[in-house]
Amino acid sequence: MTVPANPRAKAPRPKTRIQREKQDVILDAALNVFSLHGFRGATIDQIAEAAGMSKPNLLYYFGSKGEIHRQLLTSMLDLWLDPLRELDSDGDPMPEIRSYIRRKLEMARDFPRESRLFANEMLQGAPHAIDVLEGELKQLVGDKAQVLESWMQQGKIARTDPYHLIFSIWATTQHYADFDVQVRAVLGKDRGGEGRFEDAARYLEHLFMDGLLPRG
Amino acid sequence: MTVPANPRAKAPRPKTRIQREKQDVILDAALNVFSLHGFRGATIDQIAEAAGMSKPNLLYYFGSKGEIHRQLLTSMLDLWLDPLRELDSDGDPMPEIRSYIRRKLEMARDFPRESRLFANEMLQGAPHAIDVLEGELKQLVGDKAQVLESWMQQGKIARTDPYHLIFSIWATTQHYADFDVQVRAVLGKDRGGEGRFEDAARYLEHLFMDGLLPRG
DNA sequence: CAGAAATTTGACCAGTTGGAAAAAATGTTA
DNA sequence: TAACATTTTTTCCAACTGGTCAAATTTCTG
Repeated sequence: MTVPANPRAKAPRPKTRIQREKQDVILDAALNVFSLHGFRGATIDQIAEAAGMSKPNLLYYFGSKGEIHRQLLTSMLDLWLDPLRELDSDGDPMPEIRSYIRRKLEMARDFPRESRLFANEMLQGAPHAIDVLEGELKQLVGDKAQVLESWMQQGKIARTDPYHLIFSIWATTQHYADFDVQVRAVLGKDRGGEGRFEDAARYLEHLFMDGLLPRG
Repeated sequence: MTVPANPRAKAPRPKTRIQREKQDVILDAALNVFSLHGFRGATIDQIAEAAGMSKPNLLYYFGSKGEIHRQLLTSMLDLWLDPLRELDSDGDPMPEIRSYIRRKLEMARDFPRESRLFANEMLQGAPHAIDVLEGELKQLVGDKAQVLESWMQQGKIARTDPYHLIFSIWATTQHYADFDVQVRAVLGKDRGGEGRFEDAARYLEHLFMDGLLPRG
């Protein structure tokens, strides 16, 4: 019984150059399609065409549509949580929060497709990511909420709900990726250009910082 | 040549009782399915089953899948803009903004499916709603942004970017509908119950009001 | 370069999809 | 209740879907 040619078979034969290259191309193409149409709305043919190859050829590298989606989703979830992980309990509270917001907004600017992939998954009830949400994510947010709370107790930031604070940072920053069409349409030609992210950064800093300055 | 039975045919024969009832049932079922799977991900069979009828029977009331979606989207867009329309330039600035936020949050709570339908449309680049975005919506937001700006000039609210202020209200409130799974997962059993909307209301009021109090 | 391994292609398949057509059943009204 | 209009069901179809398979081609390695 010879080892099957399919690179995803058991015996983990080292990947060839072509395998690495093509898999990257496929994942990139799939990210385009999935982020735009969601899992069910995306077709293998679409992804294959975007990747510049035939459908059977694509399926030579990834055994199924679900497999591509899974890989995309897990690597994205990891990337997505990085900014929050970096929130440092030993740092200065206000600058820490400020740069968390900045990092999240940069993610929305630099990885809009990943943001939309995530949003699609959420809209569908997170069928593939619910375990991560209830496990890793819940844990991480719980930890950081405690950090925020300790800052509040020390009077370093205003007293507020740490969970909803995190939600509102997520919501406001990801909005610029997920609802990009709307943002552009409303701002129009004049203000909808690349400068919109800097405007958003300025605005959000103002919004959160003034709301969080310790009072009294 | 007799008038065709199909209720969508030209000669606008008055709708029967059954037509009104069934169309409502279909639209409700379609809202469930479209909001969960997006346009491409939804199937007529799914909608028909959710509506408790056969596919050809459903197609007797709506000529095509796209027709249902169009109708759903237009009536939703109208509902969706209502709260902003009500923002009254003659009212007291702070209470006006406060109740705008409250109304938007109530919409997220009471019409989560509509919110998700809208979000799906945005994620896909608004293929069916782009005209509304660039027309009615842009106009409306432009008007209200001017109202906000006049309030700023009168020193009634803090100086900030009125467009991004509106965006951030949209983002934070709709988040509780669109990312509901995530919100629940993170808050857990104890805090993820029905009370989460009141918590959110309190938090958002705090966030925006303190950020908007006139300084000086 | 020869042979082996890896890659690509074309033909194919069974299940699903949106939708059409006509017959059958049901409802409405004179 | 008979005639008519409306509604529902049954049957069907062509296009599309995710995926398989063997053959042909290309790339790698000794």
